[in-house]
Amino acid sequence: MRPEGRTFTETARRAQIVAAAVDTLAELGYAQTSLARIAERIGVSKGVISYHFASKEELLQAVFADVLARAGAYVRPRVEAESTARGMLRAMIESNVDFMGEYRRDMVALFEVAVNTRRADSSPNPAAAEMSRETAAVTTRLLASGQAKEEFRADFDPRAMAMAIRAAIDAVPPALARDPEFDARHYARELADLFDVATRSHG
Amino acid sequence: MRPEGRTFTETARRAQIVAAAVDTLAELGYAQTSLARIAERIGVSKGVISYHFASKEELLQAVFADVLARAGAYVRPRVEAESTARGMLRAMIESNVDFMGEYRRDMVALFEVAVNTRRADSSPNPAAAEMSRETAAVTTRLLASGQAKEEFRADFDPRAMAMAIRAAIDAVPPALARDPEFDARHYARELADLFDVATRSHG
Amino acid sequence: MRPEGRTFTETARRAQIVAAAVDTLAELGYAQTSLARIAERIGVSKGVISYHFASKEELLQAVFADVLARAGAYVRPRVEAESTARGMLRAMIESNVDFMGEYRRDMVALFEVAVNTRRADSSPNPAAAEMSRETAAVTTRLLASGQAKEEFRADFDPRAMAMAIRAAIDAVPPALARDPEFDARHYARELADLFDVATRSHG
Amino acid sequence: MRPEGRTFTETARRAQIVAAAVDTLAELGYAQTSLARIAERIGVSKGVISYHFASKEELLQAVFADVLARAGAYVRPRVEAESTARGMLRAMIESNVDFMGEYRRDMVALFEVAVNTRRADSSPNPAAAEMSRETAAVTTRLLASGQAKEEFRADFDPRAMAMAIRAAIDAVPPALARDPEFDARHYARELADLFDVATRSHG
DNA sequence: TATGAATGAGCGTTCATTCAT
DNA sequence: AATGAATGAACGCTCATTCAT
Repeated sequence: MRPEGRTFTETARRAQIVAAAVDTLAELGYAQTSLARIAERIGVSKGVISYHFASKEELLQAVFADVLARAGAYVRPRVEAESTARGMLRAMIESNVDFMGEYRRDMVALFEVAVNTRRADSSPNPAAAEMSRETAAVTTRLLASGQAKEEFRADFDPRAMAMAIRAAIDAVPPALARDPEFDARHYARELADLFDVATRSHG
Repeated sequence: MRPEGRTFTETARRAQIVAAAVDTLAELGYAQTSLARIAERIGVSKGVISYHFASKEELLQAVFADVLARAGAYVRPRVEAESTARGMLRAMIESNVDFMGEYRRDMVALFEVAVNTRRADSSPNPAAAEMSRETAAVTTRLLASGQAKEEFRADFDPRAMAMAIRAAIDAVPPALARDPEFDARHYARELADLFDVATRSHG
Repeated sequence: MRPEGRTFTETARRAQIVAAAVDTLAELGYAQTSLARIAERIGVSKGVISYHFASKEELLQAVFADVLARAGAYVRPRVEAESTARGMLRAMIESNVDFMGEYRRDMVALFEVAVNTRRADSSPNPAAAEMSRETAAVTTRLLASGQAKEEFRADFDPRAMAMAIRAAIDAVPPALARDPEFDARHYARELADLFDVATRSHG
Repeated sequence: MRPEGRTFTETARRAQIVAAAVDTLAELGYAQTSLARIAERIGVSKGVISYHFASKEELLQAVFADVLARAGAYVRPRVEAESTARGMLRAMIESNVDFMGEYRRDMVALFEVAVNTRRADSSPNPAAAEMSRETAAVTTRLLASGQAKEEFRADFDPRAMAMAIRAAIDAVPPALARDPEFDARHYARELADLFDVATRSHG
């Protein structure tokens, strides 16, 4: 489980630093998240972070990958338990939103990193773009296969539909940030219904 | 047209600075957008910006307000030209996305400001939250009135539907940032169809 | 009365600027006194000050000279009305402190300028040093003449005594700044008594 | 000796920075004393100062406290060695002025800080006001106790007398700044005599 | 006379990073 | 494996001064 070449202590420290970074990003936002602030939260010196991560960017990529992995671990089995495209679509929407409702700060942190990190040449963060592309592709494939099986109506563009679905899901972290009372479960059900109506075959 | 108490030169400079800020935000992102970088783009000293704007925050709010006003001026007449709720919903979706397609960098800049500016206490930017709330409220009202007129089916929550619609629209700026080839007009039509199917009365 | 080569308007403007500088120095202290702040108080642009005073330093010297001149005009006739050295010493002490009590903000401003302005080479402000030397010299002469006339005891150093007297007087502005309730008149009488006892001939 | 939680290096660096700040204040005055100038004197980057002191204000307070502590350590034992009020008054005056003569630049620096630092609301520096109040109170008590013991004449106000004494002492740093030849020891003796005459019982 | 506009230097502060110990 | 110390660049901002109008 533990990456090759890393001692147990090292792995634990990295995880602790990533967790502190997540908390800091969620609470203060990207612009206020400095290595000093993260180190302070753990109670160690800044040097510790530099020791375990070659750069701030590497740490933020680790945050990104960590949250993403946990989201995937939550969502994937729930989707794979379904047999129909319709069921899978519903499971994907609901489990995604449910994860966001449960791991709110992780999602806010993911969002901050995704939006703000750029490459040296200022082009958008490739990891974030890659994630967007990847999740869009998975959703697009699911929709296209549902069309092929005639579970879904044929007259929508699966890529546009996938993008709308992802967007509706990704609206949850900012909604939670804005309104702590936001009812993620209710929104999850409504969204699943909405896209069920929007995609299913006529008749 | 020009705000009272401002000279012609001042108005022009402010507009030039706001435009340069928009370009910088769109190209480099919020975190890399400094007064020095904006001034450099115009070819003036950074003191000029401080002379015209009391603080960086004031400039960013001006960027925000400026883009928002232009978006509203684009969208509003197109929505008001429609007589049915169904037509208005389609007009709102299409004109929003069309504006984003045409004024891509402005939207990217708006997005950067909205996501990144916080109050001193790190709570989210009130202007951005206010804008979200406002646009959500307008859309919710449109949907509810369509339900009342039985143009739309009664069994969806207008607030959740409104949030999904806004999210699908707001996904355009990052999509444009990610992929310069993104076809906004096509997406606009698909989105209008999608939510038409998702909202209209049965039968 | 009006300096040669200056129009009436010019003289009035200069006086107005000096007065605003005095107020600003008294209220905010030297470090917070900028040309912008002074101009704002009058309701004119900064340029006006630059137009009437070649530099900030020139303005501050004008403040210095202005307050000094008024203090002299207050003190001198009161001292000259006395015929004995003892009476003159008492009159000098009392009238100085009384002036400070009455024109409190002017004295605070004078003090701020005296302490803070330096020449380009960072040596102390020559005008302030000159004023110190001048007032010390006047007081020293008064004491020495009193000793010559045997009104005062012979066994004190008139220069040290003069310095102590000036210091006790100059302590009033900061006392007023510190404690608005400070009773300058009472202090004036006590001081006059004190130095009367300290200087007068035995027997 | 060294404050808990501070390494040897840290303590040494802080002391070095405080010393450099004292020198800069003494030579250039408050307004020209910047962190850059202080750092330059030591030959380090200004980041070093920020590393050891959270703010410029904290550094100036440290300067203030440091000089004050040394002055107290010099004066206190000399006063406490005396048994009569008259002896204590003389010891207080002489030891204060002697300290100032010996640690001239420290006193000038103390003076610059005391006069110039203000709170955010522009009200006078509380530490300096507190020091003034404290030293005035100590002197007032000494005078009152001398009156009670009938060593001193009863017909002067101890608070006014204390203020005059403090003022005569505090005139030394500017006198030294103005005139490097100023003979502090001579002034100390004269001052002690002066106030001995001014305070002692008749007959 | 006065203004609005701009400059350029300097300020205190924050930060990611480096490195000897 | 971690720390304390330091660097140097960048930041937003303030300021005295200059100057065309």
